Amino acid sequence: MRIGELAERTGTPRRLLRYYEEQGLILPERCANGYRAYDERLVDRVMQIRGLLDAGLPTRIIKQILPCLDRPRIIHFSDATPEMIATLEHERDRMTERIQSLTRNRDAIADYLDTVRLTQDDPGVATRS
Amino acid sequence: MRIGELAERTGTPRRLLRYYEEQGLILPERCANGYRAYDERLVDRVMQIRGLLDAGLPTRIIKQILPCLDRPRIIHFSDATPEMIATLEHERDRMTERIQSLTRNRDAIADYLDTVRLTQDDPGVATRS
DNA sequence: TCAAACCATCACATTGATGTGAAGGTCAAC
DNA sequence: GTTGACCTTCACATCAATGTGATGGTTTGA
Repeated sequence: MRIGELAERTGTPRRLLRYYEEQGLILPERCANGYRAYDERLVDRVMQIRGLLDAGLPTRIIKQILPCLDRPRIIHFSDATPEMIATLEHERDRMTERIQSLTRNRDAIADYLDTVRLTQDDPGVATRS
Repeated sequence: MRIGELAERTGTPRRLLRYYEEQGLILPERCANGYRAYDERLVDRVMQIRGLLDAGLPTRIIKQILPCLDRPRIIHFSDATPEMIATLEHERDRMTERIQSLTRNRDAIADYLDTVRLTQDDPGVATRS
């Protein structure tokens, strides 16, 4: 598929698909006329990239961890240098911290919303203001 | 406390503390000489701000949700406009999505690491490469 | 064959979160 | 009373992720 279709199917501007390529996150083929040709599987991959970007990971890190997230799981020994392992462990821990922070704060927001909804439904509930 | 101490206690560059103030996230007092005077409670608040920033929320949103995260819980009815509620609900859902994406990918990384460690400890384990 | 809808590269702009440094005021200690 | 460690504001720089538009080639269909 060409860039337009991939853009549409992933909800990603063409500009960004080219940017991800420039950052080494995807490696589309080229047609004879120079058009980029994307494999079907890149739909999922682009979505994954977007998810990771949205989660706050920089492209530099995403590029490193993407090969490890492939399914079916294939261990790429060539990539498993000690530095790589260390990077992954660090990133995993950072992600865990992010998850905890996000969860804490989301729950606080949810609690707030629940309380507001409760007090709006039942004005008798006592709150301090 | 002054900006230097807060910077040290929160691990935050002074530059950013001023930036957060500029963005309306914190409102320090001013001493007679113009120095910023930070309340003790701002230590926690700054940490929370950093956590939210690290979680990918922009200061614009953080500014809106911060009042809702105060403990002890005080419902600020003045802020609870319908638009505000909508914003919070939207942000809560976005945070949930982020958490799911982060969790999925972190688990994938963790699995990868576990597998690598396993195969390194026991070279007999079969993998495709 | 011409127009519309793709595609390409290139390049400059913007935005949000930061870094960095200049130029100068305040204050504590020696 | 001078030095050094604070503080102030201001401004320009950087970086990653994007937006936007110019300029031009390719394909498709009326």
